[in-house]
Parts: sequence; structure tokens; C-alpha cells
Amino acid sequence: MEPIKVLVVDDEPNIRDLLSTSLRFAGFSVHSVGNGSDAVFAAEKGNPDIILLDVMLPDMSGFNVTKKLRSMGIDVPVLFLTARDETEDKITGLTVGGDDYMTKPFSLDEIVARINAILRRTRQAETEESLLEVGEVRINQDAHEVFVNETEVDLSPTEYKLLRFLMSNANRVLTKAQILDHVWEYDFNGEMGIVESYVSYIRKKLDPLTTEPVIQTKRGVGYMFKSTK
Amino acid sequence: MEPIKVLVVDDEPNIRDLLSTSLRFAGFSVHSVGNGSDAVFAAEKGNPDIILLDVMLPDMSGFNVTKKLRSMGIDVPVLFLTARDETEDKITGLTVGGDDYMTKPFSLDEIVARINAILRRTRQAETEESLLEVGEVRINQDAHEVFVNETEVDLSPTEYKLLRFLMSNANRVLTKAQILDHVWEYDFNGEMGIVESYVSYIRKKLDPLTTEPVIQTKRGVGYMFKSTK
DNA sequence: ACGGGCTATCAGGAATCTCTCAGCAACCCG
DNA sequence: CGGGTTGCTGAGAGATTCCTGATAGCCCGT
Repeated sequence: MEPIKVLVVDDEPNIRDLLSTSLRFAGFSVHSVGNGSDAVFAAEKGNPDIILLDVMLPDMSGFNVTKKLRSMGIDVPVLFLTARDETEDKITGLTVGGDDYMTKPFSLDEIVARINAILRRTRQAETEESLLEVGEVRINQDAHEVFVNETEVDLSPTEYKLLRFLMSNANRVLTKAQILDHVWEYDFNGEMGIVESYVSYIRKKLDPLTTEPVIQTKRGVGYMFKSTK
Repeated sequence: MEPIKVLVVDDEPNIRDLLSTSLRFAGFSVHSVGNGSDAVFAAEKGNPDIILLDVMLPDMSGFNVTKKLRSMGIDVPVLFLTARDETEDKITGLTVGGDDYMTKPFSLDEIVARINAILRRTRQAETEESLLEVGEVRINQDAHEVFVNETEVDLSPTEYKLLRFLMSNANRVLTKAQILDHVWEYDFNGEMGIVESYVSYIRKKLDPLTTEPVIQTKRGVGYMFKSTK
């Protein structure tokens, strides 16, 4: 199975590098460009499976890039990146077809999750599963629902993202820095103690329902979601 | 089961692309042209199951396109697209047979619903079901009627479209942007708060009749119609 | 013209979430 | 065993998100 090809389009080199590095690490094949016309060219030649497209580009808007692509018969799904304070009417009309959008600053784990969600929807026959199950805990990513042995657990958005990151890296120790970098928005500049807080929140909600604690503390290193196999 | 073939005829490329993308994503096989004579040619060669036909075309009117097709023995059903301020006598007389019409701007969900309705009528033995039932709620799409446990509920047009969209994506979280893009007309440029309002309207009408709330709020994400399985 | 239903906006308040902090517990080392 | 370090968790301020009643404009049929 050849890797999934992602085209990243953003004029800020920092964002490009951030996305390229982490998406490549997540197993995608990444190509990145910095403006709209390069994007159209690269989309035509490179035949990507999905495009990450900033809506504010120096030469042309991301909206026009997709219009151009659609008129050329290229209907690759697009995940738009937009500044949070962008007026909302610029966003409406973007999520046609399998498209979606994210506001900057985003979190890297969320980007990967959205990409997989879009690919799941557009090529539905594929294997990719919306269910993430480790031990007694099960996540339905379509419904954003979390179950422990058939009982549903209610999590806040950040709790949900943290648990998903821990579970998709089950049986692997993650440092607080790694967790912070993947689960929190990339411009977060608070303390790492917040990871401890949210691990505590999750434990308080999950552990009463499991036979043994789900998140192990590796003192001096980080945390690990353990699958009782 | 091979996909249903739709021929889109409109001289505005924006509309063509919008329709092509979203209909393709909805599972149809789409071919699109920009004028009347191309439409006749494509209808003859492509053998579509339905035609989406703008009544105002540069070379010939949509009315003449259908006349030409009928005289050639091609009686494929047609869904006319017309501007809102078009005089109505131009519209009447068009919708003979299984035909129908929609005024621009339309909503994407409504287009798909109309196409399915027409196909249901013309090839009635087909599989597509006019009834949409999730949990305690049942929609009869032919009659535009909504029932909760055998009691009919009266909904406004927008409430009905929103409920239908939520129900046809039951057990999947939909963001407010997605809802806005599918349920509201494509040129709507208001705020997303209107989705909250209409969810509130629907809840006020449905929840008194159900054993548990039908629409769940996924805070920070969107809304989901939940089927109590 | 009038009334009624519908759409869309807005604002106040309710509910929930995020993040920090501080005190305490647990652990590790000598 | 004692001191230093690291992790845990309750409390709470501030921010965000959501809900809903009030309201104005619009269109439609009477």
C-alpha cells in the first residue's frame, strides 16, 4: 500500500515546515508549496489524495484555487486552513463535498484526525476505521463518542483529543512535551502542568469504569496508555 | 449497482462546479455542459438518468432544449433551475411529466432531495425509500410530513430541511459550517448562530414527544442526531 | 391594509471549558 | 530517614460556547 499523498499550501514557511514534518512523521507523503498558482500546478501534476489549503495566499485566495481545480475536473478533497478571526462568511460555502476547514492555530493531532476523517468519507470502501479501540476503551470518531465497556463517557473537547492521542499511541510512552506539541494548539505557551491536569480529569472519568487504570505514569518520562491484552 | 448519471446544464461555471462537486460527493456520476446545444448532444450520447437544466441559457432556452429532446424521443426527467424573479408563466407548463423546478439560489441538500424524489416517481419500483426513519422520528419525504411516534409534527420549511439533513447523517457529528453549507441557500452569508436557533426550534417541537432528546450538542464540534438503537 | 407565519439577528444569561495555582502525596536518592 | 523532586488534584477566575426569548422585516393570502 503506497503512502497517501498530501499537498500543503501555505505562504508562511513556519507553518509549511510544521505541517510537512509532522504529517511526514504520521506516515503521509508530503509536498508543499507557497502560493496559489504553484498549488494548481502541483495538484495537477502530483495527483494528491488531499490538499491542505490556506485561504489567504499572496497571489490568489484558496477559494479561487479550488474553483480553478474544480473547473479542471480535479475534485480532490480540500482541508482549508483559516485564521480564527477571519469573518465567518468567508468560511461558509467552503465545506462542499468532502471538504472541511480548520482554524489557525490548530493542533497537529487534530490535523491528522481531520485528514483521516475526510479520506474515510471520500473513499468509504477503504479499510480505515472510524473506531479506535484499545483494551476496554472505545472511541467512535464519527460521533465523537467514548465508551468504556458499553457505558458512554462524556469528555470535553480537550479531554477527547488527549485521550485519542494517547490511545492512538497505545503502549508507547509519550513525554509531556510531545503531548503538548500534538494535542494543544501550536501557539500554546503555557506550562506542561496542564497535561497533568487533563490526565487527571480523564482518569477521574474513566478509571471508575475500568478493571485497572488506563493511563500509566512513567515517572520522569511521561504517560502511556496501556492495553490490557 | 452502477451510479445514477446526472447531466448539469448551466452557463455559470460557479454553479456548474458547485453542483458537480456536491452531486459527485453524494454518489452521482456527473457530466456538465454550459449551453443548450451541448446539452442536447450530451443527453443523446450520455444517456443520463436526469438533467439539471438552467432555463436561461446563452443559445437557447431550457424550454427549447426539452422540446428538442422530446421530439427526439428522449424523455429523461428534467429538474429546471430558474432565477427567483423569473416570471412564473415561464415556469408553468415546463413541469410536465415527471419534471420539476427549483429557484436559484437553492440549498445543496434540497437539490439532492429533489433529484431523489424525481427518480422515485419515474422509476417507482426502485430501491430509494421515501421514508426516513431514525429512532422515534419518521419523515415522509413525498408528503413532507414528520411524525414522532404516530403524532404528526408541524415544521417550517427550514426546520424540515435541517431535520432531514441531521437525520440522513444520524450518529455522525455535523459542524455548524457543514449544516449551513448544506441546508441553507448557497449565497447565504449570515452567521452560524442561525443554526443554533433552528436547532432550538426543532427541539422545542420534538422533545416533548420523545422519550429522550433527539439532537445532541457536541460542544465545540457541532450537532448530532442520535438514534437510540 | 392587515394579520400571521417564517426567517434572521441579537443580547442576556446559563452552562461548560480552559488554564493556573497551591498544597499535598508519592517517589527517588543519598 | 529526610530532603528534593516529581506528580496529583481540588478550587477557582476568566473565557468560551451554547441556549432561548424578544424582536424586526419580509412575504403571502385574505
